Amino acid sequence: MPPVPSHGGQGFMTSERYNAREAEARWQKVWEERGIFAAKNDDPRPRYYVLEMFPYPSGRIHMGHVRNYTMGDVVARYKRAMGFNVLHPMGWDAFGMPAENAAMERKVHPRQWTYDNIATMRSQLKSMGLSIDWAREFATCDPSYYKHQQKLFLDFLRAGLVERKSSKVNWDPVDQTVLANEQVIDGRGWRSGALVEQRELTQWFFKITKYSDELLAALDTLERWPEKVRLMQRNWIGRSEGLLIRFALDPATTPNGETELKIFTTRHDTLFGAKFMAIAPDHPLAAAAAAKNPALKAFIAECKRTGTAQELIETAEKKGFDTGIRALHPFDPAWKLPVYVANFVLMEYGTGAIFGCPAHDQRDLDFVNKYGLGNTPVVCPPGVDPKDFVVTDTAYDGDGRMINSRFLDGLTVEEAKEEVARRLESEMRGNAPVAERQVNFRLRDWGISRQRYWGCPIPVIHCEACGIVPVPESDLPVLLPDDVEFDRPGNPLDRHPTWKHVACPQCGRPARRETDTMDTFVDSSWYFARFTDPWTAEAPTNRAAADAWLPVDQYIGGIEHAILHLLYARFFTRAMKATGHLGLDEPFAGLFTQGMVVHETYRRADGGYAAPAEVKIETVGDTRRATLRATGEPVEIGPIEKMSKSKRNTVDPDDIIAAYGADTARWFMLSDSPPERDVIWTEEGVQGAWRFVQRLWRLVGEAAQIVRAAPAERPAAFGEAALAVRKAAHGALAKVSEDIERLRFNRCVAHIYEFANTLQGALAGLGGNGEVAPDMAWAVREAADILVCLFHPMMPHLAEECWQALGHTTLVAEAPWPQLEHELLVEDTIVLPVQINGRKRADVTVARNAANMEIEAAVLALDVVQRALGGRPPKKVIVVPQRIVNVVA
RNA sequence: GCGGACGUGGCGGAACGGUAGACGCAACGGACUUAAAAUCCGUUGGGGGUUUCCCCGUGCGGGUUCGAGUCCCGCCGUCCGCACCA
Repeated sequence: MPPVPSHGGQGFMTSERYNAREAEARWQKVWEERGIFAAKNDDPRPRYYVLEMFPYPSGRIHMGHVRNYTMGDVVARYKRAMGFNVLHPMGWDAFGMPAENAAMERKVHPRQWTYDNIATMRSQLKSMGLSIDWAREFATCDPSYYKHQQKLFLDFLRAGLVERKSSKVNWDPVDQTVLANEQVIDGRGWRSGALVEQRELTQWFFKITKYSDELLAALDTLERWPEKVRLMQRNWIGRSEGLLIRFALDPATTPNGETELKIFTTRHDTLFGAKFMAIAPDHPLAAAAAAKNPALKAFIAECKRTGTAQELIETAEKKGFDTGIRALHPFDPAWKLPVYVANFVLMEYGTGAIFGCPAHDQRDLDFVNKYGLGNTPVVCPPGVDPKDFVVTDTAYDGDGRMINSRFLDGLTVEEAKEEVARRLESEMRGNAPVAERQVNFRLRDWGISRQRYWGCPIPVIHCEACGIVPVPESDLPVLLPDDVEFDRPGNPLDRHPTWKHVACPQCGRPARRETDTMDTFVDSSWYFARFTDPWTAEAPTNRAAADAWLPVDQYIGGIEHAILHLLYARFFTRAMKATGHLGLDEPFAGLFTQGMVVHETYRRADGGYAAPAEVKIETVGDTRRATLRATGEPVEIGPIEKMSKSKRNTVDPDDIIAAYGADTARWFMLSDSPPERDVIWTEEGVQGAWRFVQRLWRLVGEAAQIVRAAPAERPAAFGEAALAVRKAAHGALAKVSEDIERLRFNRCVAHIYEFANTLQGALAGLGGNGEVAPDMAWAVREAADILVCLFHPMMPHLAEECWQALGHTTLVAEAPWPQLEHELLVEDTIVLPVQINGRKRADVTVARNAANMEIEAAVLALDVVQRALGGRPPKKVIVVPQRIVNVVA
């Protein structure tokens, strides 16, 4: 390891400005040469794995990245100082559509475009001074990564975790591609603008629903996850307990003599309030009935049309069509219920069929009110006389006692559910019980097929004779071909002249490759595991390394990934455990979701947006005015919004780093706003941060003068002034440590400001000329060292520069976190606020361990208290030890 | 519609049920300077007394408590997530 270079012995220059540009590049080089951020898998110290969500290589980093990676870096540097062997890696989520769009628009190959972007963004990230182990870097589009993903796919396939099935997709007929829901805007493709069709396509699925219950239950164990994210996942999984009931159909009324209809319900208690049955427009029974009924056929077609447009779904009226089919009530065969096709019943949930109880379900009530089917209340709210209880336009979905329900009358909702379930599950029709208890989930299997080029090829071969044949592992990876054209819509893999034609690995006859590639969410579902040993060539993971590093101790990223990415990664971890690649269930022990970076918007008179760099802001009194720099034309200051190209309110990290340095950008990203909330980027704020950088540099320079006179040995005693400096230093140390642990970076920033202010005041008090007493010099050295250590995780380059100025020959990046001396935080006397009737009126200074009686006596002796009492004894005196005294007059 | 979070000075925000407004930004006054920038020292929730004093104040209305920004109930507003889930 090369020695730490000294900066030409110029450590004590206080008059010079800190040159961030020059110093940052210099220290980055030192860190890199000494390789101090490389995590060693065989390091015996306790481990800490901190990970920020890896970026998509879109071209350039943005302020959101700066915020995200700064937070992770603070944690990484702090944990390193605390003696942990820290893993802090970086990689690239490199497959995906934008690369293909670029190929279409700019005739550049997706691979070229992607790796060029990675090169740019890597150098941008490096200019931030992040303490990343770059030796572990990889991109998900590297064959050396996706090879293992294909292996995982094959192992999942063998383990029964992969399935091929038909499902409805959004199909763009112009681009000839499948669209995700969010790519369908107002029923049209986001790129082509063509009306999107619903198509049935055979696709590959990961069977995430196999783990529905487990993924839900384990949320309770994720104590270091935000409650909000756990709740979102809980709702997404959407578990509901209910009853599957087989309703008998009157065969005389069914199109092909069908005899039963299966429905799922969670309100079987309300069975005696049933007024109708409803099935989804794409239910098989609906299709059968429509075959003989043109009007019904037209109605179903209409339902499917309104299917995609978001606006219409939201406002859609409940509509139905009577099929003429009649179902028999399970408790009374003489009671016939009409079967409707209804637009609000979803084929994807439950069985695609329901029974309608209008009195206790709002949708059902809207429906019967439209078709005049009436309602019968069967649950009576507490405290209401059943005789008086009627339902008109508002369904009652609360608790109560059963009424109008024959043998259920008088039971509670819960008891009635139990009774209905008990009776129907013991009653046999044909060879099966009439009903069975069932748990249903909203969660659906994860469709991973994408008809695109720039993704991980799905390693299977379709053979006429053998069917689906996995690609033999010795043939992995299935590489993407390089010679592809993007001049036409559709999947380039599918129309490639040779790529898909292969011999069947089983029978040797001509067969064809699967041309679908995997959803890019697959790529990001296991990258954190690969980072633990990215060099292992023979398997996706090295179990020893993965077991040692995982779970990730602290994962940091945007809230936008609260559901899909995190749920998929949780599923993947379980699937990898089931196939022997990992040994745990939950990949992320701690999760933190940071807020966005937002900025004011500026609108020109012509309605267009102006960029912050083009705008000059002036403040006159309390009003701010904005004008265009170029023309002086006034611009309107608009709302503060997420930085986006369309609003032109972005600030380029490169510009900021060039003008102020990475430390200033990092510091500002952490100041002011709590990390989970949005942070407003302002020019004034950045300048404030920059001024503080300069102030710290001057302050440390001043301290360095005194440090030279400090004795090596710790003095036996400290005078009052020196002790005050020590107390301030250790007070700041305690607070900053605690706040970094809890990721409250904005408070760390405030504590560091406060401590710097105190130290600055103390140094000013020394006058600068004469001799500084040894005890003070020693205290100043200790305080300056602590100060530099405290801001090091946030402003690492400045910290190295200051560390050297203070005479150290080591790197602060390798220095241990300062040792806290608790006894300095304990005062001999404390100042207690004194309240009279709950209002603060005075202070009283007492010994730290004064008895409550002594404190009470001291308080009652105070003039203000005497005056307030007016000679009467106090009603009560409350003494809260160490906190406050309240006198009730 | 359902679920959740939030609401504190001119602004971003601090505040285990215990001194509301830490810290920063902006603004204002002063020092230094030929001048400006930078820096340094003050002031800065509102109102009144005008020194060491009082009143009001955390979206609104109630409540619990010796004491509420914090806990409870009801409104109002903002933001986010899900969306006909049977």
